[in-house]
Amino acid sequence: MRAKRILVIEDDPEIAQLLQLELGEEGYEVSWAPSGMQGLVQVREDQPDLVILDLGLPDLDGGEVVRRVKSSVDLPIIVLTATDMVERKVSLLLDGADDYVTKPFYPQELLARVQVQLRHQEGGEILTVDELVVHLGRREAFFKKHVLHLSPKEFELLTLLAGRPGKVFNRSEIERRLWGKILDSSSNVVDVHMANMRSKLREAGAYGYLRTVRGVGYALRKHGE
Amino acid sequence: MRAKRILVIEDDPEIAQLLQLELGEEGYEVSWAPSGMQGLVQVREDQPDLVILDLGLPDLDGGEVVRRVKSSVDLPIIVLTATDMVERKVSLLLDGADDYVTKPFYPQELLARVQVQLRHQEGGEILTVDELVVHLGRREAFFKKHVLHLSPKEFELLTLLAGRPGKVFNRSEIERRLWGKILDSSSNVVDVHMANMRSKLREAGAYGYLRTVRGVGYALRKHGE
DNA sequence: ACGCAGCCTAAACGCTACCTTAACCCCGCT
DNA sequence: AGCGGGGTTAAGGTAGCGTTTAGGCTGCGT
Repeated sequence: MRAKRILVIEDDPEIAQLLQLELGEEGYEVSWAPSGMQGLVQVREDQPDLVILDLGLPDLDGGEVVRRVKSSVDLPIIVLTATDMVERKVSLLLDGADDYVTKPFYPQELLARVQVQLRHQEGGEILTVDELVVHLGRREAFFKKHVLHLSPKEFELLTLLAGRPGKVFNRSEIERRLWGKILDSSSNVVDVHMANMRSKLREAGAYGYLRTVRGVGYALRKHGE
Repeated sequence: MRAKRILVIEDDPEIAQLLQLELGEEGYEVSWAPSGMQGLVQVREDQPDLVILDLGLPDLDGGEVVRRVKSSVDLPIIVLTATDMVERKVSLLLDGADDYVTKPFYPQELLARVQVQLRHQEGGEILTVDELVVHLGRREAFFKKHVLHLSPKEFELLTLLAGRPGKVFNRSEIERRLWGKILDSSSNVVDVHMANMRSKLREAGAYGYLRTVRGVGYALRKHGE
């Protein structure tokens, strides 16, 4: 999955840098705007997935920023506030902010809140192996924008393998996960589904993903390995 | 629109009553469960739109409740907590809680947070998927200026699917949302309503919107995907 | 109170996509 | 060459879904 982008609107460079570090370590792409006006511009340009907004900006009122962002794009906004005044918080939430954190805050807590907000808009887990994308919520798999029309069993199989790319699953493991029991050893169902899936991947232009490990089982190979 | 239902899981009758009053005045239907176990039962029975959960229940751990609710239904949960310990908060958010409020709290603040959470799942009065428009307020659906004369069940079905375009809903999920319980597995009501809705969509010229996923359920497909 | 219309549901039937089996092939190893 | 393990393919059976019909319920108007 693409890294989530976060825009930090914050006039204090020190806090901005702290956030950039903390969020960066969690794998987010962080951009920074030092003023409200600049923030509004970058909301359009950076196309972030979430905005962290500090109150007490020199140029614009916080509520103003929240309203103007929300009216143009539907983005989660987390507000950082020094004040502990309840009315302020309430009016911000009503303006459209999705959450707030009072300074001083523990980076841990902010991170958790960021995750909650992002979870909201995802609506389902996505597994990615190079150009191969498995969208669990939609029950659809893609290779470079091509939809793979997988059967249920094929989809489950791919989901299993894509959950741990590179790992070799032996037959028993696969059978337990897909059939809930270990099948008769004379059965070659797994092989057949593999073969069918391979041909569908081939049609979409995806080669060499399904690796067979002789005498053991199968794995999903990341390319370039 | 139907009044939103809120389930309060809280062992202190005084606080429960306070919440019932405050929330009731804002037009919410409030139900109350005095223990964790009771709460889990009522989540199924009352079909609330949101849960307010107090920590420190006599029977179950808060995180336990959060996890068990979230694993069965996708509901916003706001946690009331007396502790000010950060780790506790963080772990709750990770368990799946959507927000928390520390006691003592201002009813005003809680109300604002309730509204924020409910706003999330409503997504507005109008749902749109390509040329398909679902007008919740009017209880009418349109396709390119054609009115679709949907029956109540059909309308609810479409509303459910259109709320999360692309997501595949399994039968249990659909049945819980539309009938409040999981129907006998021999029943094919869902299928029938789907079929009827399909033919109405067809009459209006809308093809290929209702995707059926074998062995799983149904989804509303965005065109061009 | 009666009849009507719209809706929900159960049941029956048909159909298709999917799963599985089984036969045959290929390849590498001993 | 023989063998074991996997690949591929085609054919049959079947679970799961689509569709239709009919019966019963509810709410409405007369």
